[in-house]
Amino acid sequence: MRMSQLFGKTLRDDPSDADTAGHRLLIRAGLVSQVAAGVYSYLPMALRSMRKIETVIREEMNAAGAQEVLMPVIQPVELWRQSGREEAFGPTLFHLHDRRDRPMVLAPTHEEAVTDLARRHVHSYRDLPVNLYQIQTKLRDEARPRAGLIRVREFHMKDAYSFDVDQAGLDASYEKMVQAYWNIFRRCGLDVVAVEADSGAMGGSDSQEYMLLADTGEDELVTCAACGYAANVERARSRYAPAPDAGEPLDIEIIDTPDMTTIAELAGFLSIEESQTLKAVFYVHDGEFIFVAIRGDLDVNEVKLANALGGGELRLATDEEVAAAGIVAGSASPVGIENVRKIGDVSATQGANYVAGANAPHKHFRNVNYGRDFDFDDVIDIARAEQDHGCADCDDGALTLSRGIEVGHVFKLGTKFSEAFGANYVTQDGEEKPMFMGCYGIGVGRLLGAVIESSRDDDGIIFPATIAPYDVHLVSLNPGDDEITQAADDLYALLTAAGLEVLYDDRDESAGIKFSDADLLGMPLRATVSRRSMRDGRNTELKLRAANRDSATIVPIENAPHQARALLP
RNA sequence: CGGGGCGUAGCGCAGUUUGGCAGCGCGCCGCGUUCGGGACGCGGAGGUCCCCGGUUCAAAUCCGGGCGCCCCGACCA
Repeated sequence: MRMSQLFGKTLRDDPSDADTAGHRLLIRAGLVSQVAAGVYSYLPMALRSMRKIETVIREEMNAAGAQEVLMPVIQPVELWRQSGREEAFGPTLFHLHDRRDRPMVLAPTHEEAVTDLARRHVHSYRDLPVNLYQIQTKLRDEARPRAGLIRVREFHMKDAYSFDVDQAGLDASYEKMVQAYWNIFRRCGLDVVAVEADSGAMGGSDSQEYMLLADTGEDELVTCAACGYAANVERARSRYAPAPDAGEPLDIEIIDTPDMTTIAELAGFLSIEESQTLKAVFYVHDGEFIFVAIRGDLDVNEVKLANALGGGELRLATDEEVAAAGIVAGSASPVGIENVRKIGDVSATQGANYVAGANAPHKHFRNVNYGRDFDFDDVIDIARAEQDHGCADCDDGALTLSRGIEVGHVFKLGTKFSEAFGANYVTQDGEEKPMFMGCYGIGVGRLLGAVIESSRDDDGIIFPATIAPYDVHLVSLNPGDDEITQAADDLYALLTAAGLEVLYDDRDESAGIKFSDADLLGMPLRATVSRRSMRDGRNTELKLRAANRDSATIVPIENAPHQARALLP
């Protein structure tokens, strides 16, 4: 491709409404163009990269035995009522009416459609297992699109769905997809971390997410270098240091704590560790007020809490609701609280002689002990894992907390959808049973966005070779010199003939602009033809994008295709 | 949905406080000089000042209403 013909210009200034580095690069490099919040047009360079990602995905899906289909974006709302997810998705689901006023939705994902498809076409155990996938547009009216391609309202996603006769079959299908996912990310040149994940609104049992580490990522995850344990913070388990040994339970006493309403203030005032205090947090779950107690140095993991409560709506209680429940915010404790559901984190049941609120303004108790002074309706693990907490899976590992972008997610759905849709098959014994399902997603556009967010330097994008729009960025300098231009044209033809994809900067621009654009666009290999490279013969300079500026190697133009292949990963 | 910010040429912005010719830089077009890290000279084109309404002799600027975009939070497959 001659750059003089390429649609899409690079920008010199950062766009004003892009905040993350990756988003700025997407716009400045002319990869995408925004149409509305979370809605983008993809320009030729971005599309080439996405097509390469899709090719890798197709090859791995096909190799794993999955078959490609295409299901509709526009669907009758009845499908979503049947699964109960019209409600679950709420305002995220795009609704519309057709000309006969029938309610339709724009599909945010395709479990409903694929389960409907399976129930129509799969009738016997002989038809199973089967795995169907597609690469299709998804629409989700996200409350807040953000960070360029990371969270958008219209996006391309590969989604695969496996159907099996039983749990063991599902386990095997899931394993195949996990292996395919590793292959996909490895081939795309991405260093992803697989983490245990919460399955959220999808339901089901096992679930894991594939994270690309990036400081601007939306998700937090913990990893253990010692044993390899990795989990989304939403469901991570951890060990934390026990509270300092307080010895045998002492007599409870009440103390004045003027204006001490936070744990930090309280611990500072009393010159004790935060882990020697108990903290109270208040939630409303499906309309019910809930009192939660946890050790003072720990925080409540709301996802864990919500799961322990069996789903439903969970939110922090308002000040009014706290007051209405007769609780003194800032001095609350489980001691003496009645008529409210009390949930305790495991931490609050260990240790002794805690400082806790006295349920009276400016007063706290000393020497509060679980079992003697207070009790809980439920004791569960709802502590948030933190940096430097101990690994729950091994004895000597410490957890590292990082941020990541979720580029893939796999779930074992079980029979949730097949039962809702009557997607049954007949066993060898003539018995009718629901199919066991799994679903497996990769966001194609998000993956591109995540790559650019995580693989870059101050000058621009550094594309992994396998998903770069082009292999080689050929830069021709000295446009007034016919000999140079001829040599660059020849090199362009040679590289192309050798099967390499070449972006040829044939524009009448200065060297500075051309090199800057080459760095900005981030093709893996740059070939320069100029008076300097031609000083001792018809040579070109090859330089990897990831290498520093002065590390070029000079090779004869005739050898360039061979050398380029050797240099490219 | 709560909080904050913004909307003026393709992009980045000034001008709005105190109403009075719509500006600057980059980019774009033409000519010339330059040519290895975002060159220079000369000439030029380009505007629904987000939209609607109001006040005024006069509105980018003041008032009312609306829309859009970004960030933080909530939410999130």
